[in-house]
Amino acid sequence: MHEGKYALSTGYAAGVTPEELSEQVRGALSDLARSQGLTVDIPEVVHLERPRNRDHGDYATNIAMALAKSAGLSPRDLAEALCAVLSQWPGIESASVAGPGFINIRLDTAAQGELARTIVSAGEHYGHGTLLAGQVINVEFISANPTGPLHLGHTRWAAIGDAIARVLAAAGATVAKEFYINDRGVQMDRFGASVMAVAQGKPVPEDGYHGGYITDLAAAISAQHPEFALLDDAEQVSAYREAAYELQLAQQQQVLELFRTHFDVWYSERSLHESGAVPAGLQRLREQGHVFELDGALWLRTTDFGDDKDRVLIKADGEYTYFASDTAYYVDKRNRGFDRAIYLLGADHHGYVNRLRAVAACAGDDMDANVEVLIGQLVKITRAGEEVKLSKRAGNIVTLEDLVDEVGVDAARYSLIRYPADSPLTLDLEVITQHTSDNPVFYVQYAHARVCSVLRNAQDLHIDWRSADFEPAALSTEQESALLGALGQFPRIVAGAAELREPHRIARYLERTATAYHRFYDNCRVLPRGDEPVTEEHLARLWLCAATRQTIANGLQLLGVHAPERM
RNA sequence: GCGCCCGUAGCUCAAUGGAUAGAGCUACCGGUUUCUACCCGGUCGGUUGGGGGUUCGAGUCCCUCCGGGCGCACCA
Repeated sequence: MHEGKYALSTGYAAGVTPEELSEQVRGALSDLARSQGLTVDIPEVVHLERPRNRDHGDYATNIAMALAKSAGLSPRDLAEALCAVLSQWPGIESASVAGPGFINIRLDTAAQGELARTIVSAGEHYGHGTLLAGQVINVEFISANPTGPLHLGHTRWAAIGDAIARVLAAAGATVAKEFYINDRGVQMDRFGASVMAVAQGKPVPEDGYHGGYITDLAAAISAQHPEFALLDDAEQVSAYREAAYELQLAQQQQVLELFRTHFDVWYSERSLHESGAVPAGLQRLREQGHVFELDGALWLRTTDFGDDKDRVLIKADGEYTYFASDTAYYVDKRNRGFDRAIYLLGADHHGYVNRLRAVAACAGDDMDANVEVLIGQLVKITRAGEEVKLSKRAGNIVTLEDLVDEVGVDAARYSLIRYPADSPLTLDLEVITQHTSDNPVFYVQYAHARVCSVLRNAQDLHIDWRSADFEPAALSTEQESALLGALGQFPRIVAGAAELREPHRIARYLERTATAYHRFYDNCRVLPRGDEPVTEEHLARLWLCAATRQTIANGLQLLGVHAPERM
């Protein structure tokens, strides 16, 4: 770890990050086990938390209660023994037992302050880790039909999916973001027929697409391809369908880039069939022995692995089902080298979870390790309490573009990421366009801009804090300690968000950190006033500001939200 | 009928089995001759839908009931 290196090679005060502290508790446990002959299962990571009540110290752990039974000691006795060892460590001011066996740890000021230097030198890598190192993960999301604009549900996944991918990468995984283009089947034909009908001045078929964007597509295609009108009807449907497909897909791609959600792979369902991946996938399933024939159709026995019913791969009429594409697509992802395929689906597709897991198992994989399905609940938009349902472009849905037009990319992304995906969400447009503290995205961005302003002013005063001495013990106030504590949590938060696939934890963390900074700012003067000399306290606070700026910037980066230097 | 998700303050929502369940908004009270007041402090607000259980400890895990959303194709 960086801090350790500093402590040894430069003679700076030993720094204590939560990760180091966790290691120290582990070390104390094995010391105890050895010296007292205890048989305890020492966990790989000792859970440390920041107590809500600061009277309980800087950090607390419940490890003694968790291990007491296996150690054959009472929780308090085990805790006492651990505290005796921990109190000897450099950087720890005190360790004490509380309540049923909590261990409360207080760091000494200098050890805590070292963190500012650690963060500044880690720079944009601060918070990144190796929890998922070596894993190759495919994250598939949105995967809409190219038959219209992306709607609100897609938009939620665009924001969350992208953030999940960024967070997984920060935790050390190799990640590809993938969009599966549903460009095959009757929806495409209905789409083509709808555009053609409008181009010909006829009414859109009952089962067709009715949004205003169909009119725009028809007009664009008619202008570009006047020769389509000369084709016979069957050829014309196909010509309109293909031209509209191309335009609509391009529109989705452009809007997503604008939304800062970049896909590494756009995978066409058609290409799956054209490449022979479907029969290849089928072959794989046959080899595993879960394919059977019944009533003239070919089935996959997904009920072997927890699905409600078996699924048809090839219909009695000889056509592949959509499900056949799904299975082939899964096999193809694995063949492309992904250890894990993560699917992000809307709540209306939760019935697919068991099916997809069963597909993995039928292909001979581990359905717990190789496939993962996350379900996102629906989003509702209100304006002053009234639900908004109408889109400017698409009729009775709200599109990604509509939302971005209303609130901007930063507020849209942040507001969608801020809540866990599995809870239904209602966003009020009036709230997320306000530039006040009831709108957390601006609250966090403002904290960043505020830090930047202080650092700019320091530069104007020719205070070169970077090359001056840094005295970590000068960060001694309650607010400085609280801010350092918050900054130290960041790597943990990133790792947890990655492990749980919950980027909202990053957003919530940033809000807490912003609050800690604002409190610090209100109580601790950073820069010298007037003719005051520059003290080590000023310099230390500048280091703390720089560390705060870096942490907030790194966090916002994981959410795909800008960190403005001025507001 | 079967299955999945949800139910936490008036509203929108947090809380990885831990200590007194937290934020923001709303209402009210206060703070800046000083680095960005888009900020900070305070007051009011709860039987975590109900009832059982598991254990040192449950908003969190299990069972059950109530309420809401969604899904149960040889459609895509």
